[in-house]
Amino acid sequence: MQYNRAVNDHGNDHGSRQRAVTIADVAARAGVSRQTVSRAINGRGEISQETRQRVLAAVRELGYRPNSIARGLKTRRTLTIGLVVPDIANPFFAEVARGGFEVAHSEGYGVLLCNTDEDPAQEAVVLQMLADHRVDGVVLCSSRLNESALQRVVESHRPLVMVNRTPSQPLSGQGSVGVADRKDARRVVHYLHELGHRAIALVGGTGSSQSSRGRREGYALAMAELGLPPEPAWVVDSLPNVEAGRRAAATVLAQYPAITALLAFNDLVAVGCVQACHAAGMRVPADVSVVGWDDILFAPYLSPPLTTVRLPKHEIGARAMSLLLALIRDPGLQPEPIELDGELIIRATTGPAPEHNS
Amino acid sequence: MQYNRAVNDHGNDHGSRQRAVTIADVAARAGVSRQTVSRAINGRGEISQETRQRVLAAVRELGYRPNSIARGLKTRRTLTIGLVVPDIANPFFAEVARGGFEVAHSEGYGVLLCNTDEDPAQEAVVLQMLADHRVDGVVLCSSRLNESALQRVVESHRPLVMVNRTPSQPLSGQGSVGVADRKDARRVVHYLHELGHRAIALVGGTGSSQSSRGRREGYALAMAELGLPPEPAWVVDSLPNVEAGRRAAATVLAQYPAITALLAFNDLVAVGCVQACHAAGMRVPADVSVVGWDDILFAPYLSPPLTTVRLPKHEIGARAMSLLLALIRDPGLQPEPIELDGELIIRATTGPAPEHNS
DNA sequence: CTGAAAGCGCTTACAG
DNA sequence: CTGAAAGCGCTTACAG
Repeated sequence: MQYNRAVNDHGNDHGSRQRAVTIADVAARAGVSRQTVSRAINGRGEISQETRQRVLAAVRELGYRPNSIARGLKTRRTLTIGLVVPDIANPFFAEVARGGFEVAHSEGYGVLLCNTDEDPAQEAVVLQMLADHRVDGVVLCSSRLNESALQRVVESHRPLVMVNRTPSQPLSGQGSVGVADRKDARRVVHYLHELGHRAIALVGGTGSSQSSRGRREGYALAMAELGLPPEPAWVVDSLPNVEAGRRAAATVLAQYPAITALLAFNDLVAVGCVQACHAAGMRVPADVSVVGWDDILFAPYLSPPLTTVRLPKHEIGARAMSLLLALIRDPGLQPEPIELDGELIIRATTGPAPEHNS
Repeated sequence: MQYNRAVNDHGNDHGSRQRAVTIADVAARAGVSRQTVSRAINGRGEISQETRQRVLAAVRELGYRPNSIARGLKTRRTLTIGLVVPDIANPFFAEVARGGFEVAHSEGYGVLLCNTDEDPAQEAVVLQMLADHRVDGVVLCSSRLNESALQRVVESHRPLVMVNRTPSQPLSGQGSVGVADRKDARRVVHYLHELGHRAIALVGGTGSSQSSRGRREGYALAMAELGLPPEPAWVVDSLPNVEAGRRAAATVLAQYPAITALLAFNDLVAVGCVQACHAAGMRVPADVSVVGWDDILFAPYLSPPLTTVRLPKHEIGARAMSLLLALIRDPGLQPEPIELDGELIIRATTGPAPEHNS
């Protein structure tokens, strides 16, 4: 009876916080040592059927739940994952997060979600916070960090899986899942060209995001293939949200009235583009066609329903999390980068180019 | 030199995971004991200016970050909060979560986000997971748990703040923030009545959600005030998403062609209602008016732009989290329930009732 | 198959 | 003002 500690009662104690029952309470109840309880719970080590049953009964009777903090101190695993996104209010990332949650939760992991607001400084802050919390791994979405800052993160946060950003040099314990930005952008420009569009602008995204760069490359590639003269001013920066997209589109439309098609960085920016067109008295798609990216939940219900590149959002999150969990199990893994394809969904913001090509 | 432990090098060690530097490393470097380091870091206890400086310098040189797991084991605080929502892909909850993140992060807390998919069983699972992770408190949004299950949660998860659900009996260490569902619903019905609508249906929400019940009460109250005969079949259940809203609206519209206005549980359901109208060959708002709830980011850009009750989403999340943090600091608090008002935003899905009232 | 010992990395009284 | 001791609640070798 050396572990004979007072076991707190489990009635309702309104008022004071009740002390949690510990492994020592269970040991006392079952008349065994604490490590025997540990064995029974974790299924590790030899233990007789009979004592296991006795211990498990005590666990049930006391409503014992192992303290994962204490466990983590010893095992160096916290069963928590860090997930960092630029903006959870962007439905794209909400879907990615859902995909990630599902696989993490199904494996018993909790996920610490962090928002960076597209701000590299904030991104560094949350990454540090995740390190302080000793997460078992992190999924980093659309990092805005520059190469050298990212390199430091990568080295100190293994395992780590990046979404929408491929590491410059492959390292063990590290993976990535991305989408075929170049290829998809090229495809969209060709589609617009077939509709008769020649003056096609690319609006939104910032140079600091890899997807943005990839889409610009695909756009430039396609324009070159089609013999369309490169017009640097048609490629315009903006944060990936509605309001920034609206402003960017308004500016480029005012400066270059010849433009008949807007390829937006994502659906939020596309919504801004449509707003800008309407504000300028242009009809969509009669005067200007708009294509978005992501195919968020609301894309079909917008006015007009949005033509967009559908990305497998849920799958992106799920694959990234699965990969991370695999990396946690086997830190030596050097997984191949995963690249997923987009799919052009044609709805009502695109149509034939108007006659008045300049 | 009793704390003279090997300090690991801080160059890049590609390959193996580097051991984190501990308080003992810092102590050795500064030539003091570990508890002196602890004092210097935490600003607790007396310590001379000079040794504090020396310790802090060692901390900087070694890049030491306290292990919050170990710290938490002793202090019983993990600096993490649990935030549970039915569906993070619903922009309403995404905004609430953002508000919560901002205040939590600004106070140095991490937040474990959990999705329940509107499923009470899943809700219980994630709540247990949060308890296992020993979170310092939880913000529980729109709980679908029944009274007795919720009561157990409330007792074992203090401090806790509920959003969109008021506890049946006030307990210390527990708070709530909600919205004026009854009042707002009543207001909307009167608005619709002024437009000439008499046959007004209420679609969506499930009986298990308190906001749903509150909105139904306000609706029933207003109908009674206006002398409109109660028509139980006009109140129809659905999960709070687009597809379920569409189905529910299609059914009620088919059965009761006299209906000229649909009051939707939220904007997602409202989108479904508009879809159902269009599918049935009815124009919005010429034939049927639709009102949503929440005023999500996309409401103005939908087709047509959605009339809706704007809820202070960001504020809801921020207030809930602030309240929780206050409760963590002072567990004896018995805060008053917070109730926030909605605001009717009239856009283009509502208009005068058509002539053909039956 | 089971228990005594040590330790994960901190902090909290308690001495001095 | 500073250090030796104990302990938070677990698990991991190590004996027996």
